[in-house]
Amino acid sequence: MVDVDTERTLELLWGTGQRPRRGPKPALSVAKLAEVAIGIADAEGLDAVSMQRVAGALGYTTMSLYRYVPAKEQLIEVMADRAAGAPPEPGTGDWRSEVERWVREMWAIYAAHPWLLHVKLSGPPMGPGQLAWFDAGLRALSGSGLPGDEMVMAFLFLNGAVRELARVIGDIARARQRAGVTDAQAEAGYAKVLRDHADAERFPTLARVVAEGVFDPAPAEGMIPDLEFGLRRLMDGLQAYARSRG
Amino acid sequence: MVDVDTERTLELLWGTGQRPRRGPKPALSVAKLAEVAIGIADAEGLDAVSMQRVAGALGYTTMSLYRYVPAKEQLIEVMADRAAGAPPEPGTGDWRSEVERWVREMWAIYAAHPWLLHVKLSGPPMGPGQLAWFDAGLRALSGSGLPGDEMVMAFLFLNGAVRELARVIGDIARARQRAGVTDAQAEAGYAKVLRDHADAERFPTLARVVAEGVFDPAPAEGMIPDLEFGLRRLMDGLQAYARSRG
DNA sequence: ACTAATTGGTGTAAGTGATACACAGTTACG
DNA sequence: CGTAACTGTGTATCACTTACACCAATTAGT
Repeated sequence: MVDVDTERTLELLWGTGQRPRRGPKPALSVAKLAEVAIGIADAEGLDAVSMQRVAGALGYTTMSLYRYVPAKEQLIEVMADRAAGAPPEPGTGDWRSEVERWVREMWAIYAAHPWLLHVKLSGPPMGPGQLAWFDAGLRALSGSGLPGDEMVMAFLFLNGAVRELARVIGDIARARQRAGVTDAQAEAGYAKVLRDHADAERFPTLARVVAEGVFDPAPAEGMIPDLEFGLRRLMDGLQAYARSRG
Repeated sequence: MVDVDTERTLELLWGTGQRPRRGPKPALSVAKLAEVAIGIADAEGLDAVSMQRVAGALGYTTMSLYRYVPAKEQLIEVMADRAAGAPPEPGTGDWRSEVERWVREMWAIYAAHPWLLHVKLSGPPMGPGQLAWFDAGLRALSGSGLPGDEMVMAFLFLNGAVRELARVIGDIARARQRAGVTDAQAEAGYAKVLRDHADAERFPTLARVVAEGVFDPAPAEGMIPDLEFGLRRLMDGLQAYARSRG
């Protein structure tokens, strides 16, 4: 059973729901609202997306938007689904490189639309965009030979790591930009904070790692190293597990 | 170098910063504000935490809070650090069970304070609470024999997966509660949505998995299965990698 | 002890945002 | 043609953060 609210949201996401028979032709559309709103969010973040802002950009009054969308929340759900775009087409590589490709492309989406990671979800993925990425991730993982349920579990775990790393790294980088601090300055500052506060009795392992210079400024290249390392180890583990299972 | 804003935030987090020499005795304290605000957030979510709400609960006017905290954002940073609480003491098990313990306890914290996962971070972890959990996670991982930098990378990856899974699962569960829907009803509803929209041409792998019944309602027990499976595979991979390195 | 400098708490007000509601104009169907 | 259904507008309400000016309390320095 699907409740009324979900029904309405599904209509907005999939563009189903019949056209009204009478009355003036609508000048706008949910797609148009979402498009403009995505532009604002890309440029200035999700907080800059207000109903007045979107309406103003379209040349209409704030309240006119409520003829297309029951509330701001639904507009944002539609934005999120559309901004996700199309996942990569199936490639020809082995499953590990397919998974890496999925991660890279997902990462690129989050770089283009950082606000995607700040949308509060009210349910599991249901829109065409979300489902397409879900499918593509499962497709890449399916080469590993895992059964369906474990494939889904592996997907959720990996997806979680990608999303949270993208969020953290993106948020911090943007906060630095706003503060007008270079990456090197910020990293040097953080290294100093850690040296000042991470004393060896209270935080022994952290202190050891700090002393090793792990947090000293270093140029990052390629995919984010933290993500790449974890991803490779996870795939190692998945591979060994699948093999041991026949 | 650490900028002024960060300096101020560090003072609030660590409780450094000298007492004012003149003027009336403060009736409140940052700790008191944070305590009350955490209570509100636990009960009603982060959005329910407004300066008026906190001030009202304390029996003071809204503006009085600004004598203790430069802005709401800083209050929330202090809340987040204090709500994290103390990480588990070092245990006696092997490193894998220590890591699992860290994950379980972290998970429990997020269950007790779901709003922690909605705090927008403006920088890397700097408060005593955050650093303690960081240290504890590294300590657990240190038994694997990985070098410091790879330990940190593994930590960030794992931490990301835990946080995002906790966020997604918690958010969805809470949305269901608000809507007055049981888990079984909601899962059945989602299974229906997937069967309706995940057609086999457009989303082949997803459709296959749906057909297998992976999304049909099933009782969950113990730690969240998705998290446990991914965690085990990741640790498998880390272990094999560490062994192959010496 | 006296005075001036500080600091704490209050009251008021400005600015922003979501959205309920009633209304005026528009279109299709009977 | 009349009526029901629909679109966009104007107005108003409510909640939120925070700037600013003020008075009372407290203490450093004399």
